[in-house]
Amino acid sequence: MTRLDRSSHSGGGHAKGSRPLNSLLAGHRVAQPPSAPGSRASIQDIDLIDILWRQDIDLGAGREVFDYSHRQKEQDVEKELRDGGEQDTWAGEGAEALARNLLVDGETGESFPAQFPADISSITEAVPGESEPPDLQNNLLSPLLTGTESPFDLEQQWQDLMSIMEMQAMEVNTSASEILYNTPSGDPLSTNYSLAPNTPINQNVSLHQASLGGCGQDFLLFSPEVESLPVASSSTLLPLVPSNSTSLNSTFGSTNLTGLFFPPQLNGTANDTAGPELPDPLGGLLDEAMLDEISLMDLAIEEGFNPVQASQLEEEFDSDSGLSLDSSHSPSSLSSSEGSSSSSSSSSSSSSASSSASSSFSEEGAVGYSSDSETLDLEEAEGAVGYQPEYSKFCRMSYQDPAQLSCLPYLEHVGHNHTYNMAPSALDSADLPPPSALKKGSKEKQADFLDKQMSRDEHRARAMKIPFTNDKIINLPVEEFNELLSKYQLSEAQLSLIRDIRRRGKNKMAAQNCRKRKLDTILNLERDVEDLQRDKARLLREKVEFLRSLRQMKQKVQSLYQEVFGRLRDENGRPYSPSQYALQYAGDGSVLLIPRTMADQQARRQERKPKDRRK
DNA sequence: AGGGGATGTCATGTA
DNA sequence: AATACATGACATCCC
Repeated sequence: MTRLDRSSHSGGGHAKGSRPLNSLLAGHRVAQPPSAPGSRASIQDIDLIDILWRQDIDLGAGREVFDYSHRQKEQDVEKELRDGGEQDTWAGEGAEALARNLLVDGETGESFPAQFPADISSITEAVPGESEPPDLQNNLLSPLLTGTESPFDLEQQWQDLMSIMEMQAMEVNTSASEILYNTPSGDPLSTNYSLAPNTPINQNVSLHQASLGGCGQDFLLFSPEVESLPVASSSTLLPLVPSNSTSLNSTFGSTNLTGLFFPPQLNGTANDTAGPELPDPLGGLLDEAMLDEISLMDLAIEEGFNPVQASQLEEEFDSDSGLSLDSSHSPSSLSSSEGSSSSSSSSSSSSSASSSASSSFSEEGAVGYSSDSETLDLEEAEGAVGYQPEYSKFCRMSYQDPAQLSCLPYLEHVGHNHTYNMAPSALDSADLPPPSALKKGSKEKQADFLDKQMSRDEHRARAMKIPFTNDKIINLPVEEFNELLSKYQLSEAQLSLIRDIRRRGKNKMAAQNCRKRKLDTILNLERDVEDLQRDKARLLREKVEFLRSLRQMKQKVQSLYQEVFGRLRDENGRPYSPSQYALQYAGDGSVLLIPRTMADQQARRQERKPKDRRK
């Protein structure tokens, strides 16, 4: 029986190493995106995001790629469809077939039931966890802007935000960050004087009354260092001592905003409209972080991100809801990445369909061998030769009536058998219809049809007058199989054929299972890729949103500074020159008006400290 | 006629 | 050792 034309066949030389692919990937799901263990992402993480971003651009990734909720929805639908498809496949089998399959599996030890629970409801019960309302995920898109995200997400995003802050080499230290992020969002001007109960500028400074003369007492309270500083005029220091002890410190932290509050160049009186000629009290903070790094358009330039996409992203965020994701459904906006993704998903779905079809079929086939054995009891009752192997094949396809097969063209291919290896001698005796068959009634036609559908081994078994069905031969447990053999007086040739039939039959099922697993592995890998792409898109969206939030907060601080400074008046009722004075936030919570020269010195000192700390 | 998918089969290795 | 299973490679069928 062994073919001799296989000398060149290297055979299955696969070692153990070739196996883990299945075991490793079986049931493997991609873990959730790195949850920034600890507190904050490292700079490397951010760099990684940047790299991924650029890769997306390089790959032609479009906006849809970053549309997390959209993709999530798609995935959910796809999952449901997939599950539904599997359910349908099994539902099509019918409860009886299911029961049979399960029973059979117990005999053969097939693992299918584990993957396809007989209780379909159990599948649907398992699904909801994945098909949660998209809102939940969409909340991710609007961190800091919505209050509906889960605490974990909020914390996560907070940490990411902080890490981004750190990455951007902010001139302000963490305490400054705290104030920035403790500032409630809203209209900057409206919040300038109603920031919070602990906002000292609001409560502690009588801005309109601020004058050198009026501050005489407070002046005495200055530290010697401040007092000893050179003064440009008779009155150089304007202590804006809070009337109550509420300290800026509690909000602004220590004096690290000193540099922040020293505009490099102040010309004229400050006004509320932050024109280009206005002083930039935020110094490098706004210059670098906001103007250079935060700008999405700059981001586009720096990171190769398509400016159009960047603006789209920004618009999306500006929509405030973060949920205006329907635009991403626009077919025209299909990016190549999404295209590849969708193509992969379409190929996935197609392969999924083929997989589900093939898998279900192979599975049915695999199980069918066993299920057939049950129906074969009836066949056996009709006579050992009277079994209907192909009928059993139809049974496992849930088409009890073979005639239905002809009505299903797509099953035509499925129905073909591979009897090409059949020995001519066996075929001769088995395939040649008896002369009486020339009278072709419907039954005979059907018999002919079934005859043609018989497999090689079935023909051979019939030719050798094997007194039981191939299904029994293949699927019976060893003990029962041996028991069955012992019941009959079989020739050596018959026994040999039976053993070959059993071996080939089991190997056939094994091959089917193997191919199914291979397909599943591919599908799992495709799903993993999609998951990772979704994670990447989500991280990028979060990054953009954090940067946007940061920009808004910095703008608030800038406006606040200008508002405060613009309202200060000297003893003559004239506004202070921004080029000569600057506001300084003291460590004790007070806000001082000091000469710029002194402010610059302190700012330089403040800059050194963090550097020293890093060392 | 030939490519490619589907399937069966064999050889070989593993459990 | 026997058995079942897994898998690469090949052959064949069929579209």
